[in-house]
Amino acid sequence: MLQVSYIRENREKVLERLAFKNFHDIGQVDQVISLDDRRRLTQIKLETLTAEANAAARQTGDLMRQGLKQQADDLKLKTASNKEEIKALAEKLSETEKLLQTVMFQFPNLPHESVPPGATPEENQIVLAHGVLPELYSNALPHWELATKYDIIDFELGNKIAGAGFPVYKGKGAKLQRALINFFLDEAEKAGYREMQPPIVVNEASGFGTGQLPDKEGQMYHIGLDNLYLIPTAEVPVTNLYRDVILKEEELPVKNCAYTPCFRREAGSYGAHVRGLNRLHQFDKVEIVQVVHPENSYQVLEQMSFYVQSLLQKLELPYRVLNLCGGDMGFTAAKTYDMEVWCAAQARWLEVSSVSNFENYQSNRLKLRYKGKSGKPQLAHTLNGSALALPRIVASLLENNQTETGIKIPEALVNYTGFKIID
RNA sequence: GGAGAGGUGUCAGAGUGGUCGAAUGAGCCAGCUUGGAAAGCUGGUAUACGGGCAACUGUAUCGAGGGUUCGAAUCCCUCCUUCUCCGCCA
Repeated sequence: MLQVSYIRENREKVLERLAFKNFHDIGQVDQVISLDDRRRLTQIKLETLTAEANAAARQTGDLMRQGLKQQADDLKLKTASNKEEIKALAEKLSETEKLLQTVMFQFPNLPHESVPPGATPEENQIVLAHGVLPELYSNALPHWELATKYDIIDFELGNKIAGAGFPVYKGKGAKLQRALINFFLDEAEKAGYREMQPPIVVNEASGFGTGQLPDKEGQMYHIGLDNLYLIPTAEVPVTNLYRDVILKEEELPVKNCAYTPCFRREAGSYGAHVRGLNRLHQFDKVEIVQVVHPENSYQVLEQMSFYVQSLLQKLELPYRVLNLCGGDMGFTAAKTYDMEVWCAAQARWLEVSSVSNFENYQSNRLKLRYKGKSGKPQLAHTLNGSALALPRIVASLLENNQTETGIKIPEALVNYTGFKIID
């Protein structure tokens, strides 16, 4: 969430940056300012009255103690009349605050200066490409056919017991999953991330904390009976560990990683582009999350990008890095790099990681702050990234590494899988 | 799931209707003391939102939300949560 005070003080700049994210509602920006004015006025009135009432109550106590019951009763009568006005003002204040918050929730984060302009994925800036696109033999298959051919992933079986988008991994397919998870966690640990195992359901407050609620409610599976949400990404529980927390400045940066399954409803997306592993309702992912000093956050974003790239290099997958344009970025991000791997049989790039700096957008919602030796608590910056999401990695491994005799496992993974080839 | 007892500041812990943002102790920070350290002494030590150039000051916060009252950490209701016992169980 943006800060009201920032909007007040930088109205023009906010409008200009919002436009970059295809947000053009000037009226809404001005509404924030007028609501905040109203909020302040109401607060001043309310607090003046409350201060009077408090003073009177204290005086009543004094009179009682002195045994002046009559005078105390008189004062009580007087004070009682203020109560209704105080109550009305308190209600008005809380209504105004709620309304202000509702409006504030509708603002996306402001994009960083280095974010390219544009509205569609085609306008994303290709920062770099790495690796050689493999040439496949003539009868090369897309991964969903390879999965069936080698009996390692069963979409039909998942269909039967849960539904579309919930595949069953079998045999070497299951072992490959486990190998990737362990590989990613080990690498993250080597890079200084502390492994966490959070719950994979979260409460409402956590959904608000990272911005999935109130807007993107339909993307999460909701357990109505207990009012819990299945997490769409480990970002939600791991970032919310720091909700309402004031860290010591020297505790920064906080670097956490977590493996979790992720659940996404993905309502309405069907068709050829979501075949096989391309888009699932349940998938596995290792997430990296950092809480950093605002001065460092863009440097850390680059580090995280390099880290994710190093994983792709170890897996010998051709990839490219995109600097997302304003219009294609997520609602809460200030800057995002997407990593895409080449899937040779489908002949297309698939997103496997998204690394973002949220600046203080999330921490403002979370009330995640840090405090130095002197001075007031300041909002920290948060970042996160997938490192990595499994299904599309598996898809590209299967497609790119297929040979007439089987699918080759990259060297870095062999220690984890225990086999060199799927045949 | 049943019965009971709790949830107070960084921590321990007092406080059962008024002067309580909250005793006391510990911790932490600064100063004094010391050759240096320990001990000792002195002072400081929450957050948010307002007002004020500032010094400073108002309001709110004792798990969360409501209620009673002139006045609530203290009384009442709901929820969350912790512990103990019983039941069930990976």
